[in-house]
Order: sequence, then C-alpha cells, then structure tokens
Amino acid sequence: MPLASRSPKADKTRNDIVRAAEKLFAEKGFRAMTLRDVTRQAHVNLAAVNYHFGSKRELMLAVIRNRFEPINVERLRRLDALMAKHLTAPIPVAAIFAALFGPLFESANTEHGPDRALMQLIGRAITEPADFMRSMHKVFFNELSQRFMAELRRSCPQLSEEALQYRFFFVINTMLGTIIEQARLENLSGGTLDATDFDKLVKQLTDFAVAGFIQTDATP
Amino acid sequence: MPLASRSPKADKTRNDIVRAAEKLFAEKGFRAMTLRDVTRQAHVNLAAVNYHFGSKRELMLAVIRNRFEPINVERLRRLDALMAKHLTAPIPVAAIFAALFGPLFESANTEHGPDRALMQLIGRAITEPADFMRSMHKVFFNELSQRFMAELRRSCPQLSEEALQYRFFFVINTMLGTIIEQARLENLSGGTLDATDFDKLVKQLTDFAVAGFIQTDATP
DNA sequence: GTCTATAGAACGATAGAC
DNA sequence: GTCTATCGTTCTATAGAC
Repeated sequence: MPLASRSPKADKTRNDIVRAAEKLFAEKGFRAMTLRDVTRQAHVNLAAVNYHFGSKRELMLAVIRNRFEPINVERLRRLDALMAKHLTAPIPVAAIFAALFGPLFESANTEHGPDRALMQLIGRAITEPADFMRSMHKVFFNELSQRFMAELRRSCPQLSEEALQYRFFFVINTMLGTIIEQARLENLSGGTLDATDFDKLVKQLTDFAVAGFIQTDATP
Repeated sequence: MPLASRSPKADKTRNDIVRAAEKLFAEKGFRAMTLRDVTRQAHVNLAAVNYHFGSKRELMLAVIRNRFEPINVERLRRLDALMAKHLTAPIPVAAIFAALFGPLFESANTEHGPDRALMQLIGRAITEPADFMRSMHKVFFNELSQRFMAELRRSCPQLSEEALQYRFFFVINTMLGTIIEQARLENLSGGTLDATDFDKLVKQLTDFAVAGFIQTDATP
C-alpha cells in the first residue's frame, strides 16, 4: 500500500477501482464481489488492487467512505444552516427531516439520471454481515443521529424522551427501507408511479415522516 | 434429491440442515454461508445437503419458504377475520396494520426470548443479491400487498390512488427497516429503550404508521 | 506502477463404498 | 441414507520480471 501515491496515473487507477468496486458491491454484496470482477470492470490488472489498497477489505472501506462521508457532511452543514437561521427558535420538523433526507436522495439523483447503484450501495452497506462494515456504519451513524435528535428534542418539547427515540428510530428506518426497496415502488404500484421522480419521492417521504413523528394520538 | 423422504431419521437430518442454514445465512448472507459451515453446525455429513436438497440454492429456498410462508398465511388469515367481522364496513387502518405487523413480530418473539436470527434472516432475504431470491420474495410479497392495499383503499376513500401507493410503500419500508435495524434501537437510545419489548415496539410502530398513512396535510 | 504467473486455500458438487 | 474421498473450479493474495 503506497503511503503517498499522487501521480495522475495512480489516482486514475485508484478511482477506476473504487468505482468498479462500488458498482459490483452494490449489485452483489461483499462476498460475491470478487477482485477479478472488479479489476476486469476497471480495466486494470488483478494485482493493482492489492498494490493500492492492500486487501479487499481496505478497498471496501474506501468505497464506503467515498460515498457516506460527503453525504453526512452535507447533512450536518444543512442542519447548522437551519440552526443559524432560526437561532434559539425551534426548527420546523419538516426542515430537519429535509436536511436528513435531502443530501442522500440528491446524491442518488445525478444529472445523468438516477444512480441506482448508490441507492443499492447504501442499502447493502447496512445489511452487510461483515463486522468491519457494521462498526464503520456505527461510527458514521451515531454522531449524526445524536446531532439530529438534539434538534428534534428542541422542536418537539411535548414528546417524551421515549416517544422521541422510538419515532426517530422509525424515521431512520423508513428512510433506509425506502432506499433499499426503492426499485420496488413501480412494482408495487403496477407501473403507475415513477421511482425516478426523486423530488416527489422525498416530498412524500417527508410528509409521511413528519406526520408519524409529531402524531399525538392514535386514530381510526 | 429424494422425492418422498419420510423416514424420521431423514426428516431430522433435513430439519437440522435447514435450521443451521437459516442461522448461518442470517448471520453471513448467502455467499458467505458455506455448505461446510452448515453441515458442521448441523452435525451431518457434507454430502447430506446435496442428497436432501440437490444444491445450495434449493436449500436456501427451503429456508426462506419455511419462515415466510407461515407468517404470510397468518397475515391473510387475520385480514380475512377482520373482513368477516366488519362485513361491508371499512376496517380501521390500525387493525389492518396490526394484521400486517403482528405475525411478523410475534414470530420473532418466542417463549425463549427474541429470535434475532429470524429478524436478521428476513432483513437479509430482502437485500440478498441473488436473483432467485429476489424473484421468490416478489412472489410472496405481491400477492400479500395487493390484498392489503385493497382493504386500505376501502378504509381510506379520501386518499388518492397515488397517495395510497406511496404511503403503503413507506409503511412496508418502515416495517422492514425496523426489522433490519432493530438491534440498533438500544444503541440509538443509549440503552434506555428495550429492543426486546416487542409489544411496545409493535404498538409504537403501528401508531407511527397509521399517523403517516392517514395524514391529510403537512405540519410545522 | 503495472504486469504475468502462481501459490495456497476454500468452495460446490459428485462418485462410489457401505 | 450416510459416509469418505476427491474432482474441478474459483478465490485472495503474493512473488518477481519489466
């Protein structure tokens, strides 16, 4: 593993490998993504993976970090912007959820159309059995959730701590489940709904999450 | 693959294999679950898998069918009971969701404590890349969702077809996400919430889903 | 930095004795 | 039905030429 590989050629090879690995991991999962697949798709030699990353595992960490980190940075940036805008006043719940959902779904909605690989990637990263991946996700997720829950606590003082925790848990699960199962939206609707319309999806998702989060009593 | 293996000895071997395969698949996923692992855990010979199931793939189908089928049968049984009870009157949305969530979470709540392997199994079955598993899940899921959506349509005539489909999609995703991520509930709450309290979890989940499903407008 | 070649291990599946 | 033994394949990782 090179400590300082900064030649343009090496960076291109590195990036090609990461991109190919992301695509194949999203499609197949960690075990089924073989280094032979990756190097064939990246048009590099099999040995290049171990030269640049040391192992399949280190390559996988690079893939995850490459995608998760920018999304979470942007989420916290938007939350900070909301706090700066509202000062000590409580932030609307819908705005907090928009900061949480937006960067994720926008990352999956490129100018070249929806990036299904990314949505699958994030979904798969959650369920992947390997311990090193689960612990990495925990690091990413814990910091983020504590920051968002603190703001939700301020915005919804009427909620008990228990209700707050359960409902934030459900909101996260709805978001994650929607990413994982997103491809099934068209299936479910018999083809009438457009799974690539991210703006509408996020709008509907936010409405759903807000209603579930702030509800005060059960209804018929 | 024996066409009629009904000896007690063979049944025990078969069941031991299915049980071991379920546990290992839940922990590791399809690719990482090796037949050597399975037969070692089941205390049977490696060749027994191919004798009883023909292939690793057929074994996996048996594992999934063994768990999914009873849960879905019970879901539809409860939905039928609700229809018989309410006749032509609309069924309360909360009751419909209880029929959808109940059998799943009850299956995971045995008398010997929570069956984390089952919850992981179902979560993993959803994200597993293998095509034969995705198509199997589709068969199970489509029939079920059409039945439940038909009743929700009757109970919520005020909802547009589009809203109905989006929201049912989110409800399913919340349920699935909650199963997959269930182990993280304690983590999220810093240990104050008890992830093994299924009654409370299902109650909270149902309230959340109902509120999100029937909401009429966005709120601050 | 990138290649060829290959070591070394693990896999699914099967043949054939009992 | 269950065993041992093994075939043929595929994998990660590495050694060494260029």
